[in-house]
Amino acid sequence: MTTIREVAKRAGVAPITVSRVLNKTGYFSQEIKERVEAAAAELHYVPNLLASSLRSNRTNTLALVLSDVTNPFWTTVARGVEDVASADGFMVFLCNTDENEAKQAQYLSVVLRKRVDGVLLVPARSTPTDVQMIQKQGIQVVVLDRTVPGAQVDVVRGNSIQGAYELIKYLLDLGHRRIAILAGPTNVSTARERVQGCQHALDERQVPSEERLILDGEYTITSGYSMAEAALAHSPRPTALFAANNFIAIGALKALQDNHLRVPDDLSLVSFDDLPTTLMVQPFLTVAAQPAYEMGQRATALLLQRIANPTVAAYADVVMPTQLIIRQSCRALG
Amino acid sequence: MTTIREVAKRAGVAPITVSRVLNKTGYFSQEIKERVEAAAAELHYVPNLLASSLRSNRTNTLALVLSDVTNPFWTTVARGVEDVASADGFMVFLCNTDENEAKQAQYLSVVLRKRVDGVLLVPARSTPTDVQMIQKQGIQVVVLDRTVPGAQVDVVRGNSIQGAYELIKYLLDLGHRRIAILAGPTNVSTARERVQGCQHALDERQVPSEERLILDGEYTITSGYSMAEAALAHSPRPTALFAANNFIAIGALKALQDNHLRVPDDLSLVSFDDLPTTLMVQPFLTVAAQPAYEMGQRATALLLQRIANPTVAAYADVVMPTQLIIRQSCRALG
DNA sequence: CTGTTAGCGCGTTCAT
DNA sequence: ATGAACGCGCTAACAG
Repeated sequence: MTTIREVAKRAGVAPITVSRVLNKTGYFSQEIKERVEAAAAELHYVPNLLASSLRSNRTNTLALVLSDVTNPFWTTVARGVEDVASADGFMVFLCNTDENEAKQAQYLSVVLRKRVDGVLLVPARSTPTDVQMIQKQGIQVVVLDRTVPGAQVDVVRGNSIQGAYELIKYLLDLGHRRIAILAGPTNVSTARERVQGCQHALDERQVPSEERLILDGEYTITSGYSMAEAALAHSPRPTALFAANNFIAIGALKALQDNHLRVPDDLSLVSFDDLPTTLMVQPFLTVAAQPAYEMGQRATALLLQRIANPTVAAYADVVMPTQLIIRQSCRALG
Repeated sequence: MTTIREVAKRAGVAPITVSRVLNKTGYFSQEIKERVEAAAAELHYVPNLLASSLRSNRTNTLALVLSDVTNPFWTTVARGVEDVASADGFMVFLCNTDENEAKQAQYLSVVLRKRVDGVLLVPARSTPTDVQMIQKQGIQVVVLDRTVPGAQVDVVRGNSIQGAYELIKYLLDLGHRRIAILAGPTNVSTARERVQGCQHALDERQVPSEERLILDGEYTITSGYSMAEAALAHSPRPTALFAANNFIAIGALKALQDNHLRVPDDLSLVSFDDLPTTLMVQPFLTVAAQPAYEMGQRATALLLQRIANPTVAAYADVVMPTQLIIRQSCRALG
């Protein structure tokens, strides 16, 4: 393992000069530049970024802490993050928490010890302590997807209220009134806001509260399945289902299938979050799609900006619009 | 930022003692342990792993270099990698190369400078130079998914020959003889081996060479689309298509749809690699599925083992079996 | 434009 | 069972 000193000796200069040439910092003459580069090449010099980071307090490293890359939404976000980061010379640690607070705490702890320059956090819980803990270490954070009440932090998220509102409005326009809302976990802000968006649309049309069917669950396939079953057991049966995310929609779809109900003939279905359309031959679900890739990009750009200039005053709350994509999973009533 | 020295001072011990207590290395009394832990907690001490790594030459960090996490196969592999790594206290850098040699070289360069302990590499090209370059730096490598002729290295991959053989044999058993093979890029070993597996099955049934239709392309949707179109233009038209990976299958499916041909009624289709069944309401493609998650796990376990014990002699070539999953995309002929 | 000095925060090595 | 000295490889700060 050759060091900067050996390169310096061979080039006949001081180590700091090698550093300046290879990092393109400060001044150096053309002649010295060539000598240093030649020496580095001859010795197959590979700079040790650990030493560099220890000295400079910059690691050029980010951590992406999310629930599960296996969810296509997060996969896409991760790609957006990685693309922007790598374009700026930053590497990304991937951390799957499975919405588990202990796992998240474990990852954050390691990541802080590794002195990453910034953290992209999809918080597993709504308390501000995790965010504050990171900030207390002087490390930048951007929260992704969810709000964290009480935290002073940049947030990049999709517009859950708008997306849900538009989906329900679309169903109402088709003549549906008995719409079952298969919601996510109430301790996650997106789940609360999606219900809120639904309620707003129902309020506008003055659908009475007693006709509204709201089921709380998880953002999972199994939960979607059981919420759908519960909705179907209800009398009178709903004519349409709203799934609060892609996994709930899939679970609901399976439940409907197992009950020999066809979409949209027997029941209409809409969902928040799209499924990866590239993998589908015929996407048919009507959805409110979030710009997952752009969210990853935007959050990372914001984080890199904070890292480059930590004295920026105001915190941003970037709310990105969802897109209503109408396909074939709903039919008009009456 | 409190340092080990400040903790030591507060606990009334030497820095090295703090190190020993917190890392559980060497001996220390119960009393000292308590004093150190109390001091560390009071000062909110966060050890600096950069300094630690610089001294110890261990970063507890891996790099996962693959083409694109957005491909569900790689997403699943990545999850397997991450799970095994994190269970052992290792963090993982995610690197998307898009099969681009320049991007790969760029990532490897950075990753070596960051002194990762090991690299999981899905090589963008079949030459051994990349692998050798990593090894020359004293860094462990495990190659994933593909063989690298000429390199002395551990490999974990799926059994392409077997999977392709079984799919073609299945088609032949259904009475198909004019089977178009939509292959991947010939510079990737899996693509070559999948063709080889096909040929083997065709040889067994003595299908004459002139009846065999083999098209070379990329592992992408667009390539799958155009290869399928080319196959359809062939006369006599094939009765079945073999797609060398999931993306080719999707492209082929779209081409068939655009040509108003139905699967399996008008044409049968089989594919290497499964699509994420959890996201599908009704998976219908007959496939040879690779154990993606297990491949990630296995490769990581192997890498961690090498890191723990670099003197292991023989290199492993772990070939994991594919699974033939028969669904509804093929029909019997005649 | 180039160099000297010093030290980032740890753990290895050796001593007791 | 504990500690002293030293240095891992690099760059910030200051000279000149």
